[in-house]
Amino acid sequence: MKMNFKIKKNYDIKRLNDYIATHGLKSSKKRQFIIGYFLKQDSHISAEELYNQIKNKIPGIGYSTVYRTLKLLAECGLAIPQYFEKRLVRFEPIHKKEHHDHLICIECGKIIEFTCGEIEKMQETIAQRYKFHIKNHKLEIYGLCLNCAKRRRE
Amino acid sequence: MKMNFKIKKNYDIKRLNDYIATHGLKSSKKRQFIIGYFLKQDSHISAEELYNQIKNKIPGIGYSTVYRTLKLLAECGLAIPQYFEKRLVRFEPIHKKEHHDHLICIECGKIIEFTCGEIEKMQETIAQRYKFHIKNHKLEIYGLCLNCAKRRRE
DNA sequence: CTCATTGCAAACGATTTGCATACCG
DNA sequence: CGGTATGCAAATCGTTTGCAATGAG
Repeated sequence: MKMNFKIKKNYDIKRLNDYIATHGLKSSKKRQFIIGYFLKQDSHISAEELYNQIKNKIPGIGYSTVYRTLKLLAECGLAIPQYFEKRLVRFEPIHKKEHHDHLICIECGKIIEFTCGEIEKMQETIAQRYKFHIKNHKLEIYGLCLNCAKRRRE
Repeated sequence: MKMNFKIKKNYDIKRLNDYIATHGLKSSKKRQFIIGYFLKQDSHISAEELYNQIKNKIPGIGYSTVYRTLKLLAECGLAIPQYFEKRLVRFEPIHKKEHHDHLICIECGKIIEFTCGEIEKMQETIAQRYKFHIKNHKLEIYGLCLNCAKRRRE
């Protein structure tokens, strides 16, 4: 098993080690590899996808280890579980620099990414009103893109 | 079985009947009762909650009927399935006048509804920038509610 | 040596589905 | 009647868990 990866963010590794230390856990090569792989990810990933992507890199790895590792990451705050779809949990690494949202065309499926500082600010305002501590958000705008709107008018 | 309910919204009943007519379906008292009960609801409800609330009102009703009815409502657009929690689907009746978004606690699962005209306006601005025609949107803010944030600090 | 981690198979639990029966038009 | 709706039990399927074996400190 190759171990030539590295967890780049000191923040990440510190947080993980703190958690391991304060909870009487031990470290393991398999787990470290999974975590390193997961944190390199720049989008949501499901346990199954993660498992499939690493199973040939870690001989004999089992599903349960992947699940348990993701659970650990969620507990120490390095991954955020997202419930987009029915019965499937996706995990998002929290270290991503820039958040973006989506315009989704209900006709052709095209997805346009955008960012909007104003909206993020408004969200903070709302969160304060409810004494809510934001970790993450998801804004999806559904509708028709230019082409599809045009096509419908014809 | 008492049948003293009434589906209040013409819109709702028309939409449902249209769907039934155009899909070669039939009507049934049990289904109508469930739908009437569901549409009176003013918040998300899960299949299990719905089942528990009506099982003593409709003798011998089964889970599958509740599930199938909710599926039907989702198909004809009278209910929107929401995936807030792990592995549990909640259905929201769409007849509510005002659109609202959600603050969702990732610790205890509490859901706070809010509305924000500012954000809706900003969305329009963004849509215009991309020549996008909005039909609908979903904004979910994930994080910690007051209690859970407090508990974590302890 | 002691306890945490892991792989496997079995268990879970919300949802779906196959099938025989009840119901609607 | 012909076909849909229903209840029940069994099947699904992502996820969790019990247990014996392995690994870390």
